[in-house]
Amino acid sequence: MGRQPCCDKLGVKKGPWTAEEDKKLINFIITNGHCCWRAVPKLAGLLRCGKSCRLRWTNYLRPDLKRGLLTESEEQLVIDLHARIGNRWSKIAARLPGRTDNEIKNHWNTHIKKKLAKMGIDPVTHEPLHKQAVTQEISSPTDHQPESDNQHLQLPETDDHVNSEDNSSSPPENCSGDDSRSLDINADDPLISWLLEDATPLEDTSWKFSAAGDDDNSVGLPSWEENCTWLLDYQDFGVQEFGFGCFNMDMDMDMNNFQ
DNA sequence: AAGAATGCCAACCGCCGCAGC
DNA sequence: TGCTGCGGCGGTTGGCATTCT
Repeated sequence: MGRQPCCDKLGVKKGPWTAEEDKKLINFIITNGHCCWRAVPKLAGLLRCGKSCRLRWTNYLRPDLKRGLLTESEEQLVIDLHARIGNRWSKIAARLPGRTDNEIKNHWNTHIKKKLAKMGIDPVTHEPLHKQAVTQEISSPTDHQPESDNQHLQLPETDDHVNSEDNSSSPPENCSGDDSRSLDINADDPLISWLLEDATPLEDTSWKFSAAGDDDNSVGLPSWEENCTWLLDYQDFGVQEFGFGCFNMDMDMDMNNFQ
């Protein structure tokens, strides 16, 4: 008994979104919010599955998104959080207002990984690479993998909670969707406990534009005007067509509709 | 200048957890 | 209590852009 696909594959468009589709989706969400993603494409007149709509919205169209590369401080925060909790991109993203898990994941894979490797730090364990190599040689001298092969590396570690070398007996942690039970996480760490508890989703916090400036995060959320800039500059969109006035004037109301 | 190699990122896929029934 | 459907998550991929040879 297989799981029902998220959408019937027939007649569902895939691939890059066109400006026209973006327009429809934005228009629909502005006026109606997204009560149920599965229903969104149908109601918005899109030949996409709901999942695709949600992804497009959360990763690209949401007006509160920051654009551009991560700043130094954001990057540092990502590294720090990754060292503590591993590849939990959504949790990491929740600490970076205006950033998406996809964006952070991409940035990690394309920039930070290399950066850390260059610095001689293993991007998975956050330990010096030479130490890793020595450890690996001891455990399996005949099967020495290049350092880029992170498949068999251990868990990410907290700063003050170092894995013992004998954790080779536990399943190799590649941070691929394992839950917290299998992670070697120090729950006493306030940050970790915050991350493990039901942290407010990015979507929820990020809509509260007015509170953005008050956020105690080092990386503050840009103002609404800033956030809109990219959208307003989106050459294929007619601002008037979207009725962006409603974004500015009825922001609170609209945002509440999105809950 | 042209083709190859590499980088980058948007989007897809499949799985999981949870809520509702 | 088990089943089903939905949203969310993380890993992976496809294709365009950029750099290298």
